[in-house]
Amino acid sequence: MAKKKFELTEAEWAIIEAVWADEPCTAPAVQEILKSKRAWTYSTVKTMMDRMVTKGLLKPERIRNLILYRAAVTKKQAQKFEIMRTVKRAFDGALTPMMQFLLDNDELSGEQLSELETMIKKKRSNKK
Amino acid sequence: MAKKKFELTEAEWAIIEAVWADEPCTAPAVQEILKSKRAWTYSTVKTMMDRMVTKGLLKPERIRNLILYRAAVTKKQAQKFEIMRTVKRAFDGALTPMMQFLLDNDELSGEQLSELETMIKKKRSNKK
DNA sequence: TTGTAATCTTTACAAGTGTAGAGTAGCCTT
DNA sequence: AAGGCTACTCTACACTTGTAAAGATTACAA
Repeated sequence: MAKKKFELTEAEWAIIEAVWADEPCTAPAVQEILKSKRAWTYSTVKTMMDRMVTKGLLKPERIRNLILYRAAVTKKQAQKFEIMRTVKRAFDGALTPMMQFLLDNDELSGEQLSELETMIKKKRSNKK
Repeated sequence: MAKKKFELTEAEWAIIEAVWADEPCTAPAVQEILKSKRAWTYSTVKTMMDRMVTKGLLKPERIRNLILYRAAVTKKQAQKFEIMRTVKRAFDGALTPMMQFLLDNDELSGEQLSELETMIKKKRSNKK
C-alpha cells in the first residue's frame, strides 16, 4: 500500500485549494482564507494540515517560529486522480462511456457542445 | 444533512454492483459473486449490506428466514452522483473544464476522439 | 428428534476523518 | 520584566469505514 498518493477527502480539497492559491502559506492564513466557506477553528485547520503533511500532500518548512506550507501535489495531479477514481469506480475504467454519460445526462448547452467539438477537432489534428 | 443519498464508498460500489447484477439477491449470493474480486468473509459482506440498508442504499425484503436485497438507487443515479462530486470538488462545478481536462490529459485514441465527435454531433442535432 | 448446513444477529475493534479545547512558547510593547 | 498576542503542540472524542469472529436460529435430512 503506497499508491493513494493523491487521494484527497472533501475537507482536504478545501485546504489544498487554499494552499494552491496562496502558496507558501501558514495555517492561520489558510484558516482565514477558508473562513467564509468553512466554519473551522484554527485548531481544525492546523490538525488537518499536519495530517496532510504526514500523508505527503503538503510540505512544511519551518522559518523561525513559523511554519510555511506548500502543496506537494499539483492541482493537475489531484484532478486526474479524482477523475480516474470515478472512471474506475463507476464506469469500469472506461473513459468513453463516462464521456457519453456526461453528454447524455447533463445539460450541456449547445454552446458548450460546440466548444467541446472544437476542442476535439483540435486535439485530433494535433494527433496526426 | 440528508442529501448524501447516493454517496457510495469504494466497498459499497463493489457490493451494489453485485446487487444490480443479480437483484434481488441474498447476502451469501453477493459474497459468492464478489469472491473472485474481494476476499471478504460472509460477515463482512453482510455487515456492509446492512449498513447500506440503514443508509437507504439497499432495500431488504424478508422472505421466511431469508433476506433479499434490492438496490434502492439506480446505477445511473450513482454514476451521476459520482461524476458530480468530482466536478464539484475538483473542477469548481464546471463541466466543460472537466471535459477539457479529459481531452488534454488522457490518452484517448484518435478513434475514441472521433467517436466522441460523432456523439456530440448527434447530441447537437437532437438539440435543435 | 436430533445433527447439520445455511443464514442471520450481535458485538468488536482498529484506522481514518471531522472537529476542537487547552496548554505552551516566542516575541513585541510598555 | 510582565502582559498579551500569535502561532504552535498535544490530546481528545465521536463517527464512519473496513473487517470479522462468535453465537443464535431455522429448516431439512436421516
